[in-house]
Amino acid sequence: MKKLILVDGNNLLFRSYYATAYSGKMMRNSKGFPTNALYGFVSMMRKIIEEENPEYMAVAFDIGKNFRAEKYAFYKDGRKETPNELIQQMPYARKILEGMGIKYFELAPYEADDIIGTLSKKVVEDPDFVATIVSSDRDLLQLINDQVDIKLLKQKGHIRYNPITFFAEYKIEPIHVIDLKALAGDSSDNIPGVKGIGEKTALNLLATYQTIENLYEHIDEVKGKMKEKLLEDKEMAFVSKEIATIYNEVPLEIQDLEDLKYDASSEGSDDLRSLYEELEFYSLLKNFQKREVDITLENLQVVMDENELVLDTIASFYIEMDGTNYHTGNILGMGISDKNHTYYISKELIIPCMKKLEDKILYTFDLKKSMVVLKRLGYNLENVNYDLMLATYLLNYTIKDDIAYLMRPEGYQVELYEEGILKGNIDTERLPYEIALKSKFILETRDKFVLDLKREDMFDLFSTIEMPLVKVLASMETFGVRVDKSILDEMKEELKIKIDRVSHEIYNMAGEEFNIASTKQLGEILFLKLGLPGGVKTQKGYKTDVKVMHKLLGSHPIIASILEYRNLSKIYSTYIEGLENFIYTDGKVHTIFKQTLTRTGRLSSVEPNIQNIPIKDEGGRKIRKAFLPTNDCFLSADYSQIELRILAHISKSQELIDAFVNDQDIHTKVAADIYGVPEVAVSKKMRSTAKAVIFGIVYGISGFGLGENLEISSKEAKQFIEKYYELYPGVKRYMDEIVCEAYQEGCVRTLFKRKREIEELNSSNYMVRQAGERIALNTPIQGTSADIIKKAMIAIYEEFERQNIKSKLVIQVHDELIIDLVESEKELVTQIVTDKMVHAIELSVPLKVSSDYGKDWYETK
DNA sequence: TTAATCACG
DNA sequence: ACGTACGTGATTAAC
Repeated sequence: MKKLILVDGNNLLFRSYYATAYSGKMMRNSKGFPTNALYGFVSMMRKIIEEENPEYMAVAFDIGKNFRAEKYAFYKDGRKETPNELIQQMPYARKILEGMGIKYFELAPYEADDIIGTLSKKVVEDPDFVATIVSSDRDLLQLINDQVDIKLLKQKGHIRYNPITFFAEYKIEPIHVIDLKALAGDSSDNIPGVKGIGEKTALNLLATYQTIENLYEHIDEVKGKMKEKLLEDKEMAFVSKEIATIYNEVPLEIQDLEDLKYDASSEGSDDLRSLYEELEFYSLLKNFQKREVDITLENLQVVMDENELVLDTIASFYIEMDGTNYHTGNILGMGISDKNHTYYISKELIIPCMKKLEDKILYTFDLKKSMVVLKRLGYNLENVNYDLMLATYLLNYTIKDDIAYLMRPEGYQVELYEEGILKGNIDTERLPYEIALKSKFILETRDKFVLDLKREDMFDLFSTIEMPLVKVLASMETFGVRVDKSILDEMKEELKIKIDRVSHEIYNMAGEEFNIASTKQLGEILFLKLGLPGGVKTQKGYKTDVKVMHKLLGSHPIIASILEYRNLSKIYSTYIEGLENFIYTDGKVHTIFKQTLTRTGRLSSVEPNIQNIPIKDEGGRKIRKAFLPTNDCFLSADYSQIELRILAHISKSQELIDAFVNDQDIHTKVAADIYGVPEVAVSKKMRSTAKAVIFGIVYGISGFGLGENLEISSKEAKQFIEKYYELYPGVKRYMDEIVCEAYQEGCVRTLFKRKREIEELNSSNYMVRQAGERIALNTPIQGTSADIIKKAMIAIYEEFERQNIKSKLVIQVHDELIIDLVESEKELVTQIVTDKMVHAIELSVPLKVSSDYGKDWYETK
C-alpha cells in the first residue's frame, strides 16, 4: 500500500502566523523580514514527515481568484485581509517545498481544498494508494472515505478521523458534511446556511434524512418553526451546499500519483540550506553538514609556553567553562586574539598567559565570570574595558548569555552552549578552535557594538554603570555570605514535626491521606469531596492558591491547616533544604547575580536566589537568622520609597514633589488626600488602602485589579484611582505622555537612557497592547531605580577601595544593600554607604536611606 | 517541559 | 464583551 500525505499549505501558514503574531514579537531575520509563519510551516512539515513517514506527498495552496467568490460575493466576505507580513512569507513556503523535494499545487480560480479533493479522487481511483489529509479546516472532512483519512489539527495536537470515528462522532457520513454546511452554514467562510439552524439541529435532521435534497422532499414530516425556517431559506441552503462542496476535477498537471513521490534525500540540498540561511533558521541548519566558513583561522596557534604570545596593545580573550556556575565549574580552555593572531591556551597556561596580558587593554564576553574564575586561581583581572555580553544586553539582543547566538548568524560554525557543552556533547578536537573563534569574534565586532551603543545613546550607561558594576558584583559573589547550616538544621527538625502534625490534621479532616502538595488532588478533596463552594477551574484541576483559600477560610477548618502546611513546606523545601544545597565548603553561599537578564535593568540572583529570602512572614523571616556576617556584623541600608520618588521626579508632579521635599509620610498624606480628612485622622486601614492605590498606579492597575487586591468593589477602587489622578494631575499627565511616547518610539527609556523596546504595543491583540502600556508606564520607574542603586554600589565600592576599607558589600535586593561590617569601620562605612546612596543622583526630590545593624540578617530591619 | 504556587522588591 | 498590577527564581507535580 502506497501512502500519500496531502497538506493544506495555506492552512498551515495561517496557523503558524497567528500562533505567534499576536504577541507582537514577530519573528524576523536580521534584515527585518518576517519569518514566523515559515518557521512554523517548516516545523509542521518536518513533524508530519517524521510522524507519517510518507512515500508520497503533495501540498496545496490557494492562489489568485476564487471561483466561489466570483459567483457569490458573500463567500468569505468580512474576513480580515491577510496581513502583509504573512503575504511576504508565502513565496518562500513554495521555495522551501522545492528544496525539500515536495510537490505543491496552486491553480486559480481553485482553492487548496479543491486541489486536495482532486488528488483524493485520484487516490480513490487507484486501489494501491491510501491518503491522509493534514489541515485544521473542517470542510475537508467531506473527503474522508475508506482510502482517505484526515488528521485534523487542533490547538494542541490533532484528532484523526476515518469513516468509523467520524460517524461515531457526527452520526452522518463524511460526504454529508456538505449538507451540514448547507443547513448550519459556516461563519468563518461566511456561508449563510439556514437561519436559526445550528450544528446540533442540522446533525439531528441529517441523521434522519442524510441529504438536504431528501430532507426537502420530506419537508412535510418536519413540524412547526423549524419547517418554516427551512422553507424560508431553502434557496440559501442549496447555494450553501454548492459552495461547501469541494470540487474534484481541478485540471492539475499530473500524470498519475507516482509524480508525487517524496524524495527524503533533498532535505540536505544546498538550495534548502541557503534558504534557511537567508531566513536564519539556525536550529534547522544544524541538520546540514557544516560547511567551511569564509572566516578562517590561519593564525590559530596552540600555545605551549606563555612566551610564545606576541600581542598588540589591544586584545580579546574568551574563557570557556564546563558549566554555567562559575563558582564550581572548571575551565575548559581560553582563546586570545589580537588583530594579527589568534591563540588557544589550555587550562594550565591560563594564569601565566593572563600575566602576559597585564599591560594590555582587554575585551571579553562575560567579564564577571572571567573575574570570578580567575580570582579562584589567584589572579586579579583588572584591565578589561569592554564586555560584549553587556553590550548586547543593552542593545536588546536575546542571546541567553551564549556568544554562539551572536556568532551563528554571521556564519561561524559554533555549537550552542546548551546543545554542546551542557549536554556533554563535546567534540574535543574542535573545541579549541571554537573557543579561539569566540575570542576572535569579540575583537572583530567590538567597534561595531560600541558604535551601536553610541548610536543608541547608551555608551555612557555602558561605560559608567554596567562595566564598572561588574567588579562590584564579582567581589560580592566571590566574598559570599556565611550561612550557618546548624541553625537551618535546628529549624528543619522543628519544621518536620510541625509539617507532620499539620499533615495529619488535614488527613483527618479530609477523611483520607493524599498528597497535599498536589493541587489536583487537593482541589478534588476541597471542591468535590468536601463540597466547598467557589471552585475555579485551571487547566488541570481547581485553583487552590492563597487568594482562593482566603475566601474559603470561614467555610472549613481544613483551609487554615492547608495554608499552614503550604507555609511550612515552602520554608522547608525552598529555604532550608534548598539553601543548604548551596552552602559551599567555606560555609558560605555564593550567588550569581545575573546582570544581563531582566528587561528593566534590575539584577536577578540565582543559585541561590538571595533576593527572595522571606521577611514578611515571621516564621519564614527566621531563615535570616542563619545568614551571618563573615566580619563582625551587618549593615543594611535601603532606599525609602525610591520608586515613588522617581515617579515624583519624572512626572514633575508638584504635589508629590512637595510631599517628599517636606519629608512627609507619603502613604499617610495620600490617604488624607483621597479620604479628605486631616492626616491625624488617617487610620491604619486608610493608610494601607492608599498604599495599595499608589502601588497600583506605578504598575498601571485597573479598577478591577485594585478592587481584587483590596477586596472592595471595582467601582469603589476605580473611584480611588480617579481621586488620585485628580489630586496628582502630574502623575496622570506622565502616564498619558509616556504611553503616547512609547507608541511613537516603540520603546521607553530610564533617566540613564537604558532602553526597553516594547513589542507588545504592536500587537493586534487588545490585551497584549494593554500589557504593553503598563510596561511603558512601569519600566522607566523600575529601571531608573535599578540604575540609581547600581551607581551607588559602584561609588561605595570605589570609596571602599580608596580608603582601603575591609568591610564588604555582599547583597543587593533591588532597593537595599547589605554590608558585611568590620566593627572598627562601623561609623565610617555607614556614613559612606548612606552618603553614596543618597547622592547617587540629583533629583527634584531628595533620596532617603534608612539603615540598621544586626549580628545576623534577621536583626537588620 | 510546563503549570501552579509562593518567596522577594 | 473581553480580562484585568510591574519585575524576578525555586520547587513540586504532572504531562
